[in-house]
Amino acid sequence: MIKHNHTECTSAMIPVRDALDVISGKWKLQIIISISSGNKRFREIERSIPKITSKVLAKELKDLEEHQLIKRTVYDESPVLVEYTPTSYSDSLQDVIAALRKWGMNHRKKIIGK
Amino acid sequence: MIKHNHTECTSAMIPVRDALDVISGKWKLQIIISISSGNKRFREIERSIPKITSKVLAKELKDLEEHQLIKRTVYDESPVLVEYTPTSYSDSLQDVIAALRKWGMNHRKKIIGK
DNA sequence: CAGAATCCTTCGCGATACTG
DNA sequence: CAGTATCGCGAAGGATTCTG
Repeated sequence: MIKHNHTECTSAMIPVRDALDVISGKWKLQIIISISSGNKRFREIERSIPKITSKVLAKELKDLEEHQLIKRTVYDESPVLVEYTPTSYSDSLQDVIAALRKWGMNHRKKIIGK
Repeated sequence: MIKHNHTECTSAMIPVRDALDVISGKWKLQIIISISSGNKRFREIERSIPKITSKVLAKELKDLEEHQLIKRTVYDESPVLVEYTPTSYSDSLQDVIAALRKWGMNHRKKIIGK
């Protein structure tokens, strides 16, 4: 049985779409990288990501928590203390991040190199 | 010398940002996948990607060509024939695509599985 | 400190129709 | 076939201020 390419490639696209639906956008991966490298507090994360605003960060953190890509813990002290930590699920993104990083470094070299 | 995490992780973020600047968005990777799996003609690519419109496809193809991620060739026949083909540079994205695909498949399993 | 509230601008993207 | 033209919405994102 013969398969047509434009049918066949759909099955390759769907999981990529699924992944992009969750992690695409300007900030999500950067936030995961920041938290994965040890930043826990809201302002700490905010300062670690150039140009992000508190509004956007708050919204993205909410999204990521819903997708179980980070964990939010409130310590009921005064003043209130909130910590964001990675989850095992966000660890599973390391391959994606590594691939993007590698490609990005190469891309930068290509752009600058000419 | 001691390094702070929120300083250190910046260097990890920049290449990821670079990569996302080029390939993020709803359609770019899907288009590359389509062309990489053999679709060459405008309408062929359009049909292979559910829900994309000709306007958006035209714009994205232009972007991708500027970044040398695809090649546009015009055969001067009548009616005019245009072909889009992958470049060696777009081939370098296969690792990224593979990582995203793998993660997306796993994510779908996780979502459906509960 | 950890956000929420408000206002505003830009942009991605869709729908529809049209051209050489 | 390979696009372009026009219109427009809704969401993303920015700037600033405010609160417990």
